[in-house]
Amino acid sequence: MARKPALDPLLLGNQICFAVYSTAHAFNRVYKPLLDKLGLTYPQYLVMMVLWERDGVPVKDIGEKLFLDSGTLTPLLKRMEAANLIKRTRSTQDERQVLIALTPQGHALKEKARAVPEGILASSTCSVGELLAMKNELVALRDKLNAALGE
Amino acid sequence: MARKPALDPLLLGNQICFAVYSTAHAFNRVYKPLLDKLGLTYPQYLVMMVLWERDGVPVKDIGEKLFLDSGTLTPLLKRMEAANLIKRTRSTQDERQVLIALTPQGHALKEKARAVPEGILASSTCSVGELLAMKNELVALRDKLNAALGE
DNA sequence: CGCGATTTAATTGTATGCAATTGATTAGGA
DNA sequence: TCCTAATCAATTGCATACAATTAAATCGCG
Repeated sequence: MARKPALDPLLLGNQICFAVYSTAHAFNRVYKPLLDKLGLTYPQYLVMMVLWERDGVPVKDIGEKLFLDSGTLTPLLKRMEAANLIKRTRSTQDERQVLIALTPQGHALKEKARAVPEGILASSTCSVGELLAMKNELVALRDKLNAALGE
Repeated sequence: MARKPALDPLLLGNQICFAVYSTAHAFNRVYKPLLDKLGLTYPQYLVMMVLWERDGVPVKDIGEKLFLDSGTLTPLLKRMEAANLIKRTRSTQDERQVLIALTPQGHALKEKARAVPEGILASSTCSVGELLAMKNELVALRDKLNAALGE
């Protein structure tokens, strides 16, 4: 007897990974008009959040927080430098490192960015509590997946 | 008095979108070694799942199921055709459409792919029930986000 | 029937992402 | 100290993604 179709693990609709993948894209589309007003892409917005929290950090630290490597970050940061949002300076303590610091414009952008999370919350039609619960579940799953990679 | 830091909506760790984004990347890394054995990338694997479920569909249908447009799909499908997994044929009924059909190799790949979901499940260290619950929550969120875009 | 609006893929340009390699710098052990 | 290993950013090559435009085909209204 055949497996129940609803449980077929090769059906698109049954895969959590596709649910995550397609939700990420949906978020991207919702963020787009909000971030366009700030002149940022979503990954650039992530970098700005790291820097608003702690300024003057090496590329590696940003990469660890965002799970991105230098192959992605180097060109992205160069574009942000060209947009006058950040400044890239090779560290004098350790010349292997490049430190990323906000410009005054980059720092000032935080005020305009405060409207972004509100817009996202409104589009989600969810309560803060629901979103927080899902966020915690996702982070737990992500950490388990990343742990499985290190074995 | 300042807002409690733990509730600051501009902190990376408080954002569900970053949780989704970073979980999607974690999934990608876990899928990579499994899909390498099949000679597929993750988006190509998604296309194969659509075709294993229903063969001979136009590009537009694939795009609607995967939330991808022709700008992404056209070159991706050309690479899959070059790899002898699919065949692209302009429809005789409606010459605007290009129909995507599996080759025998593409059809046969489904058997090798059955091992993939098991590997993912193992890496997640979660029960099927937990994953199913999260999947349903994510799909509901995704659909709400997409609905908000159409307004 | 005729013709403008719509639909469908393809194309162009920009921005991620990641694997693999490179080059410069620093760390650490014999 | 010297020399090898490790670290860090940059680079190269390939594969998504998406906005905007284009071109061909079809639809649908008058």
